Amino acid sequence: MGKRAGVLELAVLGLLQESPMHGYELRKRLNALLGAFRAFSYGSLYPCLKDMLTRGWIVEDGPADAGAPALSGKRAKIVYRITADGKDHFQELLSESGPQVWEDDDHFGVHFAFFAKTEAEVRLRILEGRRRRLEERLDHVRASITRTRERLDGYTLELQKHGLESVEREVRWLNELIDSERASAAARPVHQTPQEIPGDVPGSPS
Amino acid sequence: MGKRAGVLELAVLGLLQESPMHGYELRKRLNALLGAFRAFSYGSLYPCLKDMLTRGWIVEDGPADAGAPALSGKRAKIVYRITADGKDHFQELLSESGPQVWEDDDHFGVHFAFFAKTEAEVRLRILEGRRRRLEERLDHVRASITRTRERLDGYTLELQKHGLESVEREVRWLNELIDSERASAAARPVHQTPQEIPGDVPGSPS
DNA sequence: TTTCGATGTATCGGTCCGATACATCGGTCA
DNA sequence: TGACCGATGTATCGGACCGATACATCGAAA
Repeated sequence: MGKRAGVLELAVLGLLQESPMHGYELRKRLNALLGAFRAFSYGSLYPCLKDMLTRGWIVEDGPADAGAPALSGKRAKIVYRITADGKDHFQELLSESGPQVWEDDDHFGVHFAFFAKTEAEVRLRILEGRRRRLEERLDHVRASITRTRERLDGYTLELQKHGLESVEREVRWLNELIDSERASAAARPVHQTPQEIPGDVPGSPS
Repeated sequence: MGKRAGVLELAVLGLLQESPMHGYELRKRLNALLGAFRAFSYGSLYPCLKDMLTRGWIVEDGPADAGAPALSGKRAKIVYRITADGKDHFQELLSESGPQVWEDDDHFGVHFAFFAKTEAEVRLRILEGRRRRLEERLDHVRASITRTRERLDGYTLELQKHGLESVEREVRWLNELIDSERASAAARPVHQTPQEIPGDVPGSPS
C-alpha cells in the first residue's frame, strides 16, 4: 500500500483502540479528529478496512445488540473491532520516529493526534524533526522570495508573505510544544510510560 | 481533465503570459509562485503542456539563440510560448468567480496569485466567497470540538485548536484584503481596468 | 579527467478519491 | 396514514494525479 495507507491505517487503529465502530462513524470520527487538517473519503477507507481485515489487524463483528440475535430480520451494519495483533501493530506504528513521520504533513498530523499514546522520547524526536523540516522549508521560501522580489506584483508578494507567516506560526507552535515536553521530561527524569499522564499535554494549557 | 488540471492550466498560462519558458523553468517558477502552498510535479506538468498544445493555447518554440541555427549539433530545450487564443482563454479563466474558485484551496491560491491581472469586481467576489467558505468550515470545526470536547485528550485538543487558529488567522487575512479592496474601490468609484494599478495591492502595505 | 550537482525532457505504476448507486431509518407535515 | 426527506450506512470505480525514475547535457570544481 502507498504512502497514505499507512496514515489511514494508523488513524483507524487508533480510533478502534477506543471502541469498536462501523465505517460511517469511523469516517466521521476520523475527520473530526484531524479537524481542519484533512478529510478521508470512503474510497480510501473501505479498501483500507478490507486490507486490514486480511492482515488480521481488525475483525468484523456482528452488531452489539446480543439481546436479539436473529430477531427482527437483517442488519446491514458492520462493526469493526481491533485485534491483539492490531494493537501490537498500532504500537509499532506509533513508535516510528523517522523522516517519513515529519516530512509528510498528514503523517505528522495523525501521529500527533495519538501523542497521548506515544512514548515521551518518540514525541520529542518527532516534534524536533518536524521543526527542523519546517525551518528548512522556511529558508527555502525566504530565499525564493528575496531572489524574485522585484519580479513579483503586490498580490503575489502578499500570498508569499501569508504562506511564510503560516509556517513561521507553526514553528512557534512547535517551539512551545517542545519546551513543554522538555519541562515535563526534566520534572519526571527517567522513563515515563504513556499511561502515567494519560492525555495531558505537559506544561500549562496554552 | 480533472479538477486540478484547470489549476495547472491557469498557472501555466499566467506564467507564460510574462515570457516564454521551457518546462524545467516553468516548474520552478510555478512552485516559487505558490510558495509554501503547493508543489506541482513533472508528472502533471508535461501532460498538461501536451494537452494545451493540442488545444492551441500554447506553441512550441525553438530556442531563442537564432544566431546559430543548426550549428554545434542539437538542442533539447523546448520553449513554450502562449498564443492569442491562450491569452483569451487565460482571461476567461481569470474572470471565473464561482464556487469552484473558493471551495478548493488550490484554485483559490492560484487565482489569487494572478489577482493583479483580475478585475476588481471579480477579486472582491472571490475574496468574499472564500471568506464565507472558511467561516462555514470554522463553524463546523467549532461545533465538532464542543461536541466531542470531553472525549478528547490534551494532544488531540491541541491539534484541533491549532487548526482552528490557522483558519481564524486566514479569515483575518481575508478581512484585511477585503477592506483594502473596498477602500480602493470607493476611492476610484467606477470601473478600473486591472492595468491601472498594475501589481499593487490596494491599501497600505500590511 | 573525472565527478558532481544543476539543468533539462519525459513516462509510468499504482495510490487515491469524488462521484455515485443503493438501502434503511426516524421524523414531520398535510 | 403515508409520503417525503435528510441522516445514516455500505460499497465501487474511472481516471486524475504524482513520486520515482530514466536518461542526457552542461559548467565548474577537485
